[in-house]
Amino acid sequence: MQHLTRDEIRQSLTACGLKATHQRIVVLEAVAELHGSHPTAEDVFQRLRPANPTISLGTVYKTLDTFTETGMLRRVVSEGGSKRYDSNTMTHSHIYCSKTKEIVDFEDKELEQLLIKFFSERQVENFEIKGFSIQLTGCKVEPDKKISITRVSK
Amino acid sequence: MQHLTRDEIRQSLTACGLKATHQRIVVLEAVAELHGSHPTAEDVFQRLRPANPTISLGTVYKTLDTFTETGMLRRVVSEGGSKRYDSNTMTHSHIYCSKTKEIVDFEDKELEQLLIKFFSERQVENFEIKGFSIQLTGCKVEPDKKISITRVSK
DNA sequence: CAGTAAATAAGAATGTTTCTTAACTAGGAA
DNA sequence: TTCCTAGTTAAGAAACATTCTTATTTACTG
Repeated sequence: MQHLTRDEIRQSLTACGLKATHQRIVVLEAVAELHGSHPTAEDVFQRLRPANPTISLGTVYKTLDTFTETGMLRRVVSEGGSKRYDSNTMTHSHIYCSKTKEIVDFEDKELEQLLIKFFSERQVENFEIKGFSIQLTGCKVEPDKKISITRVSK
Repeated sequence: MQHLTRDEIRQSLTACGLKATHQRIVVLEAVAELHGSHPTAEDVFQRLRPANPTISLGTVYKTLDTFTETGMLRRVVSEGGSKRYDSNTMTHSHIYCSKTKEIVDFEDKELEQLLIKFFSERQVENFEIKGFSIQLTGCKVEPDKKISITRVSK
């Protein structure tokens, strides 16, 4: 999630066996800059277009796909509409607002531990678990304010 | 999830303030018959077309939307592609196979309790929680066999 | 720096969903 | 029952989202 220089991006592309093209670099930069907003291909395209007026939308689609395959990005599940991407590939969960269509990240080590323990006591047959996440669905109360999660003192 | 007669469907439609039209009845029947497969609008359309050759795909889309709004159905989140629906509106979780694109239901009271307890100790500010679910992502091992979840004896 | 395999731009094609409008129908009132 | 009306539907156009095709360009190899 930290800022990467272009050379660092170049290196991680090569490490994944991908050619370090200008297009791939700027797509990855744009997704990183938009992190937290779970952008669509169109969002990413709009973001990098001013500085890269010749890039094509098809390339953005293809590049995001490629990055998802190599694990450099994740696809975020959503209730439909368009595909959305996340530069945070660590285990984390999402809060979905059905009113504003926002998807808010939320990370909780305690919850993660709880689930790891739970699934260690279960066996999913004929399935290789790659990851898990929780999704909370509901509605924002004040559409203009932020959503945040805090611990309640017992 | 149990079988409903047409009169029972008619009643639940009326209870939701909807006119009990033939189209709504057969759409609801079709989704119920396809339960477990998380059908798309197109799937539902194909299912009920033979017996209802004059129904239009647009009506199926609109009807599924209407049912989702009233809470008679749920929309299942997925990694993109088309919108998928679920006739099971109880709290339950999903296993996603990235290979076959299958979505398998899985229900676990113990997990549900665990999460209820967890969230009772957290406060999500500016957000009204309507529900939660877990998603397991990964890959089927044998594409032709079923996925099942069992408890491991400690 | 030349050769080659891979990647890109552009736009066509495909797939998915919503919108528009005129015709139809369920359910309430007479 | 029959009529009335608001809500619903069929059909297809339109909008939106994604993938595919092909000629051209580019990154990497030696």
